[in-house]
Amino acid sequence: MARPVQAPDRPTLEGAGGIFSLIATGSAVSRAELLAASGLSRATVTQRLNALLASGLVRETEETLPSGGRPTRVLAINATSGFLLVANVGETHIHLAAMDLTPAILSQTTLPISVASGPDATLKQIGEAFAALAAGAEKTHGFLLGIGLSLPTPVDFKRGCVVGPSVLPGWDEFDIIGRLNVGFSVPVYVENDVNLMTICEHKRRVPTVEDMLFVKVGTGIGSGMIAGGRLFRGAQGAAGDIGHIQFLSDDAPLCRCGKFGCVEARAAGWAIARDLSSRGFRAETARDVLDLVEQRKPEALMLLRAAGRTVGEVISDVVSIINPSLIVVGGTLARGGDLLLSGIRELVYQRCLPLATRNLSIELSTIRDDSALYGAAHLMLDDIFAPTKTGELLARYGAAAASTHPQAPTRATTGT
Amino acid sequence: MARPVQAPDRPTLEGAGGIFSLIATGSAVSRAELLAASGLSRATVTQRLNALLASGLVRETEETLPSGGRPTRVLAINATSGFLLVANVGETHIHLAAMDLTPAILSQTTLPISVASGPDATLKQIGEAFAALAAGAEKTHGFLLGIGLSLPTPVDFKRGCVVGPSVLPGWDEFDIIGRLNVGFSVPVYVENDVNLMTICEHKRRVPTVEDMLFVKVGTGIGSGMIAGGRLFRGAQGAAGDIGHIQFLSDDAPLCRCGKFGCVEARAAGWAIARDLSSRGFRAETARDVLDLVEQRKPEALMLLRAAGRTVGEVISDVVSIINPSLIVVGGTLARGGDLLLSGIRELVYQRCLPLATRNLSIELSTIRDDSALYGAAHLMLDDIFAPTKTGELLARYGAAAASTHPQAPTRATTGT
DNA sequence: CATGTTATGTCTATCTTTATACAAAATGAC
DNA sequence: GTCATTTTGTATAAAGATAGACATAACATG
Repeated sequence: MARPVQAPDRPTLEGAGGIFSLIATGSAVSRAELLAASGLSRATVTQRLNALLASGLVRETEETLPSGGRPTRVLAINATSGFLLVANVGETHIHLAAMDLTPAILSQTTLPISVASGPDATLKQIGEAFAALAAGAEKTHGFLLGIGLSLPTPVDFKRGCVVGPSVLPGWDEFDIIGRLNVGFSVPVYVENDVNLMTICEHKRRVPTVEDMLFVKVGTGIGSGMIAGGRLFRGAQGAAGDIGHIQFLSDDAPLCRCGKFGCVEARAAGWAIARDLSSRGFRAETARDVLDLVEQRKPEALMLLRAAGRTVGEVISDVVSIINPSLIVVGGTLARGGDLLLSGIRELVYQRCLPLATRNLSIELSTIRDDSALYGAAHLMLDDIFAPTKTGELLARYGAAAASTHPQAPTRATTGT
Repeated sequence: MARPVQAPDRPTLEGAGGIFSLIATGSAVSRAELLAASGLSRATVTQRLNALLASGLVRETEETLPSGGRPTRVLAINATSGFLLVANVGETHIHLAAMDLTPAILSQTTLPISVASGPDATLKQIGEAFAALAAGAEKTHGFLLGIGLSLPTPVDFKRGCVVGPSVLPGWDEFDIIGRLNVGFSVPVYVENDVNLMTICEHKRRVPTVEDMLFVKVGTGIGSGMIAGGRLFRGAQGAAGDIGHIQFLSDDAPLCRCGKFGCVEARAAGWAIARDLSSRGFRAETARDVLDLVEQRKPEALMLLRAAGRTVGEVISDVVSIINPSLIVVGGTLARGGDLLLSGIRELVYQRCLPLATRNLSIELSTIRDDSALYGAAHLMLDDIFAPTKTGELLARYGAAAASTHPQAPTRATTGT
């Protein structure tokens, strides 16, 4: 009955997933908290934590929290024990980065994109840039743990593909995961950019808020929702698509979607640029509009404020429907200061029932160009470090740790 | 070190919560499925299941599922091992029932309600009626497990109280749970009636649908949402409040909320009744409108169809925002056949992007007057039988079972 | 009625986890 | 410096859970 006993003295990583997940998600920062949060016994927690510390995945920070007695030693995921590759595909450029587990950007590149070149060529470009970034990151940050792709279109997150026609011709239903897995054998996550900005906003600024709405007002208009603390995607991943809600009127302008009176056609960057152009200004994108606003041109200020009221009209509908406790307004036009915001506030407080606005705050985003990248990283880390999934992850690290010993070669345990 | 060993031969219910929950929620119907779903070993499952069977909480049905070999014995919660008390407070009547764990109605009563009498008097009435129902149910159905209250107003489910002014004067912030706990020491659940109808519709008809919308078109208009398989309540429990979304126009009618142009003021039962009255018909409630529709009065038919288009306008907004895969239309006016539905469909398919309507179906509710009661029962059972909560429940049953033996008295292990 | 097939109960040695107690460590308050 | 206080590690016996083999049960099929 001699079974091949494997390294009986080395503590095993098996079963440490729960502990690891608690640390990774920030649910527990100290051993004492781990005890309480995991429900396991002191001895078990100590044993598993030691395995994690030995593997290098978790480290003890220098930071301590005063507690009246012996201070708490703060535990944290070792940010250098792995890295992620993320890419944000925009309409003109692709922003790529390698990120550690903080998450923070380790290195980044920008590629020009020819929208017309289609998914296959574009993903090839991305794959090559990823390979270069990975080569640098691997030297100091161990394994590649996942790949994230941010796209400016509706995405079916579960299947990992674009759904419906969009600004990216040829991407509809294209097998992105399959294409990227050719070069990398790690999980690939694909998500809509506004959803990722929503996650970034939520995770980094107001992680305790349960129900919030993020509205992006840029060249186009879109939104993302956190419902019950989690991103809400809807049946096809099209939830939050508020840009093409219609308000009919006699002068309803034609939208780029082919309908009349959409919110976008009234208040998006391209619509304001259109109106400014007809008044003799030179404007095409949201950026141009913002420039004119910053020059304090009265027409631009007026149109931005009016756009705020239009967006406020839709947002008031959204507030009635999902009853958030926080609305964050971001995107290029949100940098125009409080003009957009005041228009939004005006309509929301006018239209919604007091119950819904009683505890509602409406704020400007702390804008960052790379919020989609951070959002993607958070999304990935949450999934990679989910309690049910840490098993295979730790198996990989365990295998790697073993291979540093003069032992059997390792093999990835993940399927497909 | 002699510790008081308690009945070493009798299997313990401790730890059986997970098993019980799997059976109660229908996640596993046989021993084989329990094995797979729980991840526990065969011996452990057998032991715990035996404890549950011995306690009478779970029973083996006569039903078997063919499997090619020895057929699967189907397990089920013993519907007679406990009961619930539920009450649906309407604007004119209160419908009360004792329900078993199927859930099915065991016995029921109806009380008239004087809206003006306030929460204290009304809850006293309800408490007395509950006591009578409980007396009957206790003879055959063991313990009372929980109390559910359905109210026609926005409710903060977590705190268990009405929020905001409503058709029930004096109920705002009233401590309902505290009041009902005077007579009964079981968990009390308070929820909005439309949310409960949504749960009923979801659980009984389409339990696998992840994202759906239920719209009630009766004397008023409201909606409930299932997002990611769970009821979505929003920050204050006011999610789904679509009745007072405004559509401005020159002839915007005055709403009972004080604003102009609300959906309710255009399409609710009371609004149609108002329009019919001005055309010489005698109508006041949704019921009256339905009568005229069933008499095929052209004016009533026309107005109902127009109402459908108005409701369709809001619903199209909701579809853009939350992207459900199913919309169920219920309420009194939904009994008017396809008239309302066709108006809704017309607008939704006209207004929404193809992506959102591609897999969307819009159906009539299988109407039942008591769907709020059933919804309340499902809501309660899901919570009472949640894996984390079955521990104390089983402790109670264990105590009851022990006290029937001539043994040492048992003591509840739960705190407070 | 024999056979194949799947479901279910039970046994045993082995491994995990727990409870509990005790000891050591690291700080602030005095 | 001493003391109270809280965090953290470890040792021990007892309880709990597992794997995996085996036996039995209950049906469909031919």
